[in-house]
Amino acid sequence: MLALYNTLSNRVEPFAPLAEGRVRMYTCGPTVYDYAHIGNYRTFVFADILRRHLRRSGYELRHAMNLTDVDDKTIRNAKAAGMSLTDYTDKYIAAFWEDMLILHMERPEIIARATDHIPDMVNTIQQLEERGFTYRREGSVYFRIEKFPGYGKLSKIDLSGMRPGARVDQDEYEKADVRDFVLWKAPKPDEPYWESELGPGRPGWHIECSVMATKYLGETFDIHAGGTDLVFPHHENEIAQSEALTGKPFARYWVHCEHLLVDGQKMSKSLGNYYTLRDLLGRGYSPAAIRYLLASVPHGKQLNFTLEGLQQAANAIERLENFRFRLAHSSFPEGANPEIEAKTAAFPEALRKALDDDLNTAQALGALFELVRDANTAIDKGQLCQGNVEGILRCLEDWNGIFDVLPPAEGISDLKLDATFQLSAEEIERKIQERQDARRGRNFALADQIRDALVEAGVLIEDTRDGVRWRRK
RNA sequence: GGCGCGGUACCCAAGUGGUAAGGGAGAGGUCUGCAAAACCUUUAUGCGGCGGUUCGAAUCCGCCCCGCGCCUCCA
Repeated sequence: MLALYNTLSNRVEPFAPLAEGRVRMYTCGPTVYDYAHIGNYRTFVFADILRRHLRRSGYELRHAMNLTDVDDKTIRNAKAAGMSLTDYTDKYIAAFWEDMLILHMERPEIIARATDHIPDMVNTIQQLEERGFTYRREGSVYFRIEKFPGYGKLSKIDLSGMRPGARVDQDEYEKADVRDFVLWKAPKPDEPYWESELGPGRPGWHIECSVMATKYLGETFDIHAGGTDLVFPHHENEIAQSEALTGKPFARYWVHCEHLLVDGQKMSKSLGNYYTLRDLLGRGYSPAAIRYLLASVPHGKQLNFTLEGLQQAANAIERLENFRFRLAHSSFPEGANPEIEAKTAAFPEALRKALDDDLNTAQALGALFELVRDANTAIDKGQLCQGNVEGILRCLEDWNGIFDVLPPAEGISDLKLDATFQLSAEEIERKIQERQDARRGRNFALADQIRDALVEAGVLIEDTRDGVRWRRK
């Protein structure tokens, strides 16, 4: 049974959805003011693995994710770029989905764009007003924290020391109490705004998640996920708004992903340790290696991102690819090795157990590599049989259904190549045959020359006991 | 200061009372005309430090040291 660390209780709890067999999950998506960075993608990979594991466990999943396309930064950057807010955010939404595709992220069932839900938000704010949870100042509407007794239950933060009236945010200095937060922001000159029953303005950040989560998932839903920095104030405020209105628990399990650090420090542009996905691809690292590294450290622990770690991830994937290649392209004796059969049969359970334990991806990796080593050892001893191959391949696919870092089993190598340099499989086979003839004639100079030429063309030659095999690098 | 995460080999990392998974790197080996690749083996009497509990502790308790995050821009 799945167990998740719940920020509400600060404990690992057994997970059971509200409705049997169905999970409703909300994750905080990006604010589309720029390209997302790899820290963002760590959190999204975590959510992706969670959703895959839920589905693999047999749950029917309804997963909603928001796109924040109106806030101070999107407005500021759009203005600086001389674009309309919509054109500007469209651009970064498109970039976001490109990145998500590159990183093999599954698309949530529901994508909710904030600016498509303005009337819903206005409506919710009006209801909060009617029930006395808000007040107005200078055209803005604020949520009054002291009206919600449960405030702080998620972050366990004690705000009693904060003084009412302190100036905190230039935009919000009219608040009655610094702990209050804005629901509806009055427009400043040159800012986009919406006409509404609340007057002209735009929504605050927190209200969008409350409104869209409730709209698509119900007043109470199962899982709310996001980065650890959102615990306070974002998620705390979501709870306040939502539960003030409904009187019911908002999300039942709050799961948060710890931050990614770069070289032991928080990423920042001024430190020069700030990476987008594009930066890393530009340096020649593969999307699979990036996804593997982001997935390999369990989400409860900070991940120290280094380029060395990325290289280690790439090497680990290569080991798996080699293993699969070896299975697919060697010949084995008939029959089946019962020991390997037993290990193969036990694997899905080992994988499930690791992931059930608060998504322990490191353990899931360990389980796979143990199987790989056992199988390789059996192959070396000539003890792995044809009857074992399919089962092992199925384990790899099973594992890859979560991690998704291995290319499709066949025909992939053709995809990762520059068409201009690409030799066809037939040409390669012919060259290899020429080299084999040369070797048989002990003309090693010619054989090596052919081999070097192939390497130059990105084709790797391996002389094995079972003959020559090749693959593209 | 409050809340939270963590300190396990050269690097990453699992392990919540029974004698240290796994990956990367290094070293040795198998194979080979030579390479390369691949594969195998190997690498922590030790788990930040000091005490304590226990037959037994990386795991439990106490004290201490160190790193990081959040505390109203933040994944």
